[in-house]
Amino acid sequence: MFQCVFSSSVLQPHRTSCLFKHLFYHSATPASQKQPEPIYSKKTEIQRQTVRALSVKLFIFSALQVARQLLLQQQQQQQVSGLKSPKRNDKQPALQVPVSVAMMTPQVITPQQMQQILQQQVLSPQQLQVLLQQQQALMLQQQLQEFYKKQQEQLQLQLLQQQHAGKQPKEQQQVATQQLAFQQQLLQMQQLQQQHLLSLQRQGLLTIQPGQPALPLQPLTQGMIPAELQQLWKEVTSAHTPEEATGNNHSSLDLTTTCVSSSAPSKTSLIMNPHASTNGQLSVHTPKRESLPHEEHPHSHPLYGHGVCKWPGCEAVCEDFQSFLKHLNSEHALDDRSTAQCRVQMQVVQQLELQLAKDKERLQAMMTHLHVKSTEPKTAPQPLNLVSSVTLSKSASEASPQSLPHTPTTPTAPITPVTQGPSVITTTSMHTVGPIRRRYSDKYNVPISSADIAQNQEFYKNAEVRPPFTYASLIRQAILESPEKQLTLNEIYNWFTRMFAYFRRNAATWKNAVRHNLSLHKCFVRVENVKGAVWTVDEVEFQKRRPQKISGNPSLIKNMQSSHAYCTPLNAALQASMAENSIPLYTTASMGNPSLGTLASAMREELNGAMEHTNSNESDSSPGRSPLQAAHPVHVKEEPLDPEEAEGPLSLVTTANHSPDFDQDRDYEDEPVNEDME
DNA sequence: ACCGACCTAAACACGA
DNA sequence: GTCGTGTTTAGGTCGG
Repeated sequence: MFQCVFSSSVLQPHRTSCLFKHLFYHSATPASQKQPEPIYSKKTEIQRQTVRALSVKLFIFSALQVARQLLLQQQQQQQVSGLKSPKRNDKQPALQVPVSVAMMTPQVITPQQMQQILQQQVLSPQQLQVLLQQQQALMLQQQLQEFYKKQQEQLQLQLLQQQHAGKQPKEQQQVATQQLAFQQQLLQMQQLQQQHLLSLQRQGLLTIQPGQPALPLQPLTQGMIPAELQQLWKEVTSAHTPEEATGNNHSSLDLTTTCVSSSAPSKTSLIMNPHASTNGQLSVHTPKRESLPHEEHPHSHPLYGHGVCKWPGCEAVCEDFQSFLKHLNSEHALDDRSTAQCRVQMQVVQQLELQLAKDKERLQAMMTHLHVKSTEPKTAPQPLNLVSSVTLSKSASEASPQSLPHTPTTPTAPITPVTQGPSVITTTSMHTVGPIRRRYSDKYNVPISSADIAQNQEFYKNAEVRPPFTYASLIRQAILESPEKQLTLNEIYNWFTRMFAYFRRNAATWKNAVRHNLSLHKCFVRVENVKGAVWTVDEVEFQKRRPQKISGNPSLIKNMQSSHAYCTPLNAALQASMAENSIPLYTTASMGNPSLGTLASAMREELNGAMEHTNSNESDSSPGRSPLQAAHPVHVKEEPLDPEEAEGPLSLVTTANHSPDFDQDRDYEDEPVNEDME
C-alpha cells in the first residue's frame, strides 16, 4: 500500500490509472464505513445530500474568495496610496495568470466556474475534497482576519480620538501593545500552521525534489497580501528593531522557538507601519520568517540557493545574494503574477498540511489496528518503515504540487497537477463540442487516494469529472452489474449517464466511443435476444487483454502480489489495511452500494487478472482469483442468455439494487443525454 | 523508433 | 429520410 502510494508519486499520468485501480482495490473501506446504512433505497437521499453539501461548499468557497478578494483590494489600495514600491502593472500580470487556474485567481471564482472546474476535471475528487477542506480552514482564518481587522479599526479609532484629545504617546503605546496582542493571537495561528510546515520540511517532504524549483518554505498565509509581503520584506531587510519583549509573552504556544523569535520583530514593524497595521492581515508577520534567516545568514534565503532564485518557476541565476535580492525585488515584485504564485504556494502548503493530517490519521489508525500503542503518533517518532511510509505517501500527494511551481509563461493548473491544465479547461466545459484529446489523458492523470473511493462514487455521479476508467472497463462493469450480465446498447448508455455525470454530456462522442469499443473488443459479445441484441462480456477475453495495462508497472504488481499472497512481518500493516479495506468492501457491496462494490470488485478482478497473467498464463482457470471473481460467470460467450448463470454475491447485489437506482436516476439520465446528443 | 492500449472522429451499412 | 445500431478506418496521445 505504501509502496503503491509511493508509486503514484513517481507514476506518470498514464500509470496512475493502474495505480488507481490498485488503490481502488483496497480502499473502499473508509468510505464505505462512512455509509453505515448503505441501504440502497436511501441512495437517493444520500445523493441529494451530497449534492446539497457540495453546493453549499461551493457557495462557501466562492464567498470566501470574494471576501478574500475584497481584502486584497483593500490592501492593494492602501499599498498604492501609501507605499513607495508598489508598481502595479495591471497589464502585465493578467496574461500570466490563466483564468482557468482557479486557485491562483480565487477572486474570480464563482460557483459556476467551480462547476466548470469540476467538469473540466481540473481537480480530482480527492483534490476537490482537499480544496473544500482548505476552504473551510480558510474560512476560519478569514473569520480571524475579520476579527483582527475589526480590532485594528477599533484601535485606530481609539488612536485617532486620543490624538485628537491630545493624549500622550504613552497611550498610543498602550494601544500599540494591544495591537501587538492581537497580532500575537493571529501569529499563534500562523505559527501553528507554520509548525506543520516545518514538520513537513523536517521530514524532507518539502525538499524532496532537489532538481525542481521545488517548494521553498514559504509563508502559508491565507490572507497574504503581496504588497505587504514586499513591504515587510523591505522593512525587515532594512531596519528591524528588536522589540520582542512585548511580543514574547505568549507562552501558551507550543511553537518552535524559531517561529516565535523570528516573528516577534515583525510585530514591531507592523505596528510601526500604519499601512500594515490598518490592514491587519495576519499574514503580515509571516514574511518575517523567511526574511529573518537571511538576516542571520545572509545567504540562506529560502528563495535563494545554489546561486539560483528558488522562486517557484523562476530559477534565475544570481551570482551573489545582493543580485538575488535585486532580482527578487524586480522580477518578483508585487504584481498579479507574484500574487498568484504566492497563492499557489499557499495552496501547496496547505494541501501538504492537509495531506499530512490525513496521513497522520491513517497512521494512527494503522497503529491502532496493529495494537501498536502509539502515545504520540503525531510527533512522528515512528519506526523506520513507518516513517518512510508516511514520507512516501506524503510524497505521493506532493507529486501533484510538484507541478505547481510553474513558470510564468506556462501556467498550469495549480494545486491540481491532475489535469493537464489549460487545454482541458477551455475546451471541455464551455463548448460541449469537442472534448480535446488531451482530456482523455487526464483520466489517467487523476490521482486517487485510497481514502475517497466511495466518495468518488458519489462524486462521479454528481460532478462532471471524467472517470479514470477505460471505456472497455466501464462497459464491462455496466454489463456485469446488470442482473443478467447482459445489456442492450441503450442500457449501457443509461448506465453511463446514471453512474457518471461526465457522461451526461457530449453524448454523441462517448456513445460513439462505447459503440466503437463494443465492436472493437473481442471481449464484448453481441447476442441476439428476444428483445433485440444484447451485449455480454467474455470474461476470458477481457482478462486476456488486461495484463498489458498493469504489467507495465512491475513494482505495482509486486505490491499487489505481496499484499495478496505474502505476509511478511513488515507487510503486516499493509495486510491489515488491505484486509480492512477489502472485507468491508464486500459487505458494502452486497449490502447497499452496488455500483461501488461491483466497480471495486471489477477493479479487483482486473488486478487479479493481471496478476494471474504475470504469475502464470493460464487465463481460463482461476486459481488465484478472488471469491468475487470466481463467482462471475466466466464463459458468458457460451451461454450468455442463461440467467441462471448469474449467481453469486455480485449478481445478487446488482439485482437487488439495480432497478431502484435506475428509476431514480432516470430523471437526469434521459434528458441530458438527449439534449446533448446531436 | 516501435508497439500496444486507448481515445476520438467519422464514414458507412443496415434495419426499423 | 431519419434514427439507432453496429462496423470499420484513420489519426492522435501516451507509456513501455
